[in-house]
Amino acid sequence: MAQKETVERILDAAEVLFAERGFAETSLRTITSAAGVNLAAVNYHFGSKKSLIQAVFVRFLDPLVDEIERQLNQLQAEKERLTVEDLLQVLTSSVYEIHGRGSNRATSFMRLLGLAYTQSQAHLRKFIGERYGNAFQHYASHLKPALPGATAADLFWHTHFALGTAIFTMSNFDALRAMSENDTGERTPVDFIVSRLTAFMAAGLHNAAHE
Amino acid sequence: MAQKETVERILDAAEVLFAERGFAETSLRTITSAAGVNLAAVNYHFGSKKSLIQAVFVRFLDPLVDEIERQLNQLQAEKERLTVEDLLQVLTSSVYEIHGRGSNRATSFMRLLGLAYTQSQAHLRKFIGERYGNAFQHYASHLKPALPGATAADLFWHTHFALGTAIFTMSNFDALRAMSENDTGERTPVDFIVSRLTAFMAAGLHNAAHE
DNA sequence: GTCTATAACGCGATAGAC
DNA sequence: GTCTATCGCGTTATAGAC
Repeated sequence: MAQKETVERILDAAEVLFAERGFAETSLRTITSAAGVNLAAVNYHFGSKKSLIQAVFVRFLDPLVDEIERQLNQLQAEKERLTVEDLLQVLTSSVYEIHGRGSNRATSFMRLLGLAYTQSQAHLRKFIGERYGNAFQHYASHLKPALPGATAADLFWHTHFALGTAIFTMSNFDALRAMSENDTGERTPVDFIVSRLTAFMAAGLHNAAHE
Repeated sequence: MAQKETVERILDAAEVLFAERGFAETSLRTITSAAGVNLAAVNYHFGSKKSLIQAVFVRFLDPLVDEIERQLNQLQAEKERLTVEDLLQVLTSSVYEIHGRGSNRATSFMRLLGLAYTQSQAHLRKFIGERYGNAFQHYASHLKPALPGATAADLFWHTHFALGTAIFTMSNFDALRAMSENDTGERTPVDFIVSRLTAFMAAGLHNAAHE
């Protein structure tokens, strides 16, 4: 019980701090002092900083991929062929379902996902690829029938274009919203941004089938 | 002459190494030893690591924004209203014009631009915003007449969606191409990716005007 | 203008007491 | 399981010789 509490406190603090600053820029000293635990606790419970980083990802990715899988199966039971819009909807509603609509954790999560791609943490990309590669392949396999004209190369590239759009937007979410507020004088609601984002991605993806 | 050579050697090495590993992960020791100069030379010529990072960006952004400006003016002399496709074409051909078609420097450049957004270097984003903000605004101002139905908020968000798509793709260019080669067994030509990318962005941007 | 040598510091990790 | 104390290393930056 005391153990579990310490582990959870470390994960909570690490998740927020990593999302704010990145991995290399967040020291174990910062994490442990924010969590109110001893510096040695991270190495005791997780073994290393790398393992801690991986544990942060497991804690939010495991439930998320389960939820995505669940929604995919449910939707497939209702209709035989899923549309691009269906598939994008599954992603957003899964994130909402797991982390709560508009919560800080949802944006933290997207920012971490962005960092996983862009920061040089080879161990992390390897780990994520090994643990979640199958789930990603399964999700991507639904895109093929949804975009009938597309070749395999089209699918690969357009999928990653869309992934990039989402990851970039979400991982710079706060900075972009601040810029937008500065430009237009209005604070854009999260739902507006998400719906525009998915529309942008859907338009780009559909473009794959038309060439 | 000896000085200029040292400065250039440092910039050359730093540009490549930053693009490969990121800023925090590249030490001055690595840069100076790759450049074949003394460790102290960076602090002597640039003052600090932060200033070196900024100098790397200035060296390739200054000529690029000049070239973009030149092409914009030239195109505007030929036709009164520029299309979205025109504007995207200006970007890609400017990069090609400055750094050479398919050169390593062009991909280095995009990767660095991606890092500028995603790595936590607040000083760099501030510096870029101050030095190139006007040029960005000028370029973006051409988008408004190209997308007649869009509101100011539409424009802001769709522009940054497209920017994100490009930055994410280019900054992960090598990794994505390796994945694609692994998937399909073929090495995708750069031109194919760039043309698909711009088509994806154009489709997403046009979508802004239709809602 | 460029070098060597080193200061001053923060980092991850661990040994050993409790 | 948690603590203190510390090791060993890598970092940026600088002082001073040449």
